[in-house]
Amino acid sequence: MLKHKHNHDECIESALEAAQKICEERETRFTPLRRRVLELVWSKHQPITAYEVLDLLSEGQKRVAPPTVYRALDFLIEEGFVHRIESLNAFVGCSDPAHKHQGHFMICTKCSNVTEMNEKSLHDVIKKAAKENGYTYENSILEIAGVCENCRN
Amino acid sequence: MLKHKHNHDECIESALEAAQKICEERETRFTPLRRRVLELVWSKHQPITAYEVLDLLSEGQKRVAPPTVYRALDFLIEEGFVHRIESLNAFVGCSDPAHKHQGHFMICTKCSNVTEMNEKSLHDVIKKAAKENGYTYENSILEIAGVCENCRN
DNA sequence: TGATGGGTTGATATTTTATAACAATCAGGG
DNA sequence: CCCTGATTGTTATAAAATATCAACCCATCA
Repeated sequence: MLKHKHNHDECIESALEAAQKICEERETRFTPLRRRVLELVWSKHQPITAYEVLDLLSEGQKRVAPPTVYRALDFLIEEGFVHRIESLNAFVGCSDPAHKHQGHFMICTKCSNVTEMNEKSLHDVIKKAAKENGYTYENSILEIAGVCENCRN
Repeated sequence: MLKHKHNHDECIESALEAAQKICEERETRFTPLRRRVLELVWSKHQPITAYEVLDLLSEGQKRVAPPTVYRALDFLIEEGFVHRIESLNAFVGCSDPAHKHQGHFMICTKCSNVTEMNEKSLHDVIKKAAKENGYTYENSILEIAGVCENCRN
């Protein structure tokens, strides 16, 4: 699940390429700004806040304003390239952008690393719970806090 | 699951009494302010924001400052009398304050009503998922958005 | 060609949500 | 009564997000 010491540049690059390709298919616009914001979100393997993205984006140029970042993030979330972690007010790159989905996450309370769980069984259980409570399912957020394998050792 | 047209005053009253009793047992201080804030949280069956509580609390007296409300809410959450809904930045009274637990919620996207799910099976599945991903479980938030039975009709 | 219109980005201001820091007050034990 | 720690009051500020309108880009089409 965790890939240690992977080549992170490669990992970013492939996320950007995937996004590019998906946007071409969907005929949505993967503009330079949106591309850059996605790159910055991926620049950490931890969740990143909108204002951290803003600071990075502003380096070496006139400071950009919050809406610039939020609008780009909205687009990326809409397309499913980025997930928002509600409990942290922060954002992470999606590990499986090809299939639009709600993210379910494990968050390490020591190192802040996030693991996205794309497990159908979990998703099914949640949908079932909704149904049993009389609700028509729309979407869900699941954020589990705990200590990851790495940090326990 | 939904109780329509229940006597809401009664419902508030019993929440307050339960809290009172639990605080006595735990020897924590259920002060007038904390009691009043809990009462206000329960005054809606929908999630209420901190600043809505603040406004209600300020009625007919000198306006209170945000920390007053946030501190009271922190206490109530700590004691398990109130849950925070992350996806709404809002708060709801806990339906089962006797047992400290993490809240799992259904949120109606039409009427904003919230249903707390205290289902052990769901909780177990979530814990299991954490374990399978190599995490030591600490706590979790689950917030399912959908349309409730009432609003579908 | 250049007018038009939708989508995107820029810019300014403001709102909403939450916390830091320190002073005043209160409640209970010695 | 005085001390101590917890609680509440007060002022200021930080952090997160959005509203609004102007400028720009660019594809289309009259």
